[in-house]
Amino acid sequence: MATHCDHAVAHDEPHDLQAALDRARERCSTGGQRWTAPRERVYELLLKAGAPVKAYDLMDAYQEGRAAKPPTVYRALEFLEHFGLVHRIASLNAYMACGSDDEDHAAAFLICDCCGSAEEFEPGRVTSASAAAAAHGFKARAIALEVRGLCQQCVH
Amino acid sequence: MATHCDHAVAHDEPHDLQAALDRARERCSTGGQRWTAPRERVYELLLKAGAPVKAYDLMDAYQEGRAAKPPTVYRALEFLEHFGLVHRIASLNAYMACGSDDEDHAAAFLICDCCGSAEEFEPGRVTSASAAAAAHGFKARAIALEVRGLCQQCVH
DNA sequence: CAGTGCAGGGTTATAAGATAACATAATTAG
DNA sequence: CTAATTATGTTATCTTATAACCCTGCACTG
Repeated sequence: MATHCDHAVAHDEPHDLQAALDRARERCSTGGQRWTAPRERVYELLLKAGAPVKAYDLMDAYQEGRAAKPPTVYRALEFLEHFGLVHRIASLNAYMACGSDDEDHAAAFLICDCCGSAEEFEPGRVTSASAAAAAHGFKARAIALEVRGLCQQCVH
Repeated sequence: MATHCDHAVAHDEPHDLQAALDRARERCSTGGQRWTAPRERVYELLLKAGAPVKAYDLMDAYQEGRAAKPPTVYRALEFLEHFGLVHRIASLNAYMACGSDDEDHAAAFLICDCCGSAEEFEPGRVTSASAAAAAHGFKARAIALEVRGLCQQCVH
């Protein structure tokens, strides 16, 4: 995805990409699911980006020469999201690799409207929303908290 | 928008539609903006629905006979959202009239995946997210909290 | 009460995001 | 080895949203 400004964009690429992929593969096979090429490729692209990426940008980046087609990428994304490896950021129509080891956690993001970066933050804060929901007789299954604003680099 | 189940859907239509429209008009002119026909019509439709409505459903409902075209509705929605009269619910790609009198508040919703209803809940809970953001050196401008799950009617 | 400037709206076209439906290939179970 | 299952490839299409342009009518100026 194009950046929106000239500020230095924090590049959150994991220092050990391979290790992250290995963890994902293991988590997947532990869950009795197959770790296939498109799933790995999409996850790898998201890890490398270290920032929210749009589905169509994943298609372009998927393979040199020929781009992947929508269902390939969307199916992989759906799978990865199911496994908690990827979050969809609804307010951006974008997807981001998840650092957490917890398979089933709330998604909470600080999203910079200037540089396009996003930081996943401590989801514990969000559990109070769960409590609020319960108070309304509502059974929560997924919680998404998206804070839009300016990151530390971009406020200056 | 089509309902997803046979449960009784809480119909949150305000008992005094006209009063709500009057309040909106006043708020708008106080802000030095024009309260025009498409803005009123879109807001009215959302108030009547009392639930999240998709943009293209608003176009269909806009006027008998001929449907409104996308820019008409999207422009009205953008305006209304700016004034805090309407919230966009990103995870649904839908829009909902806002009850609050506070022009600039966080959006927090309990969204039922079964009947399609949504309830806006006390945004105070969300301010802790603001604090979390600040702790990261992040300047928050808008906060959206979307809890997906089952409402009281639909858990049964 | 003109004249004029500009915000708002109508219209057409198209971009961006996501899914449906069906055919084919790969994996696993029996 | 074969059948059943799961995943991928492919084409087409649907949904959601915006761009660009022109015209109208209100609202301020003098």
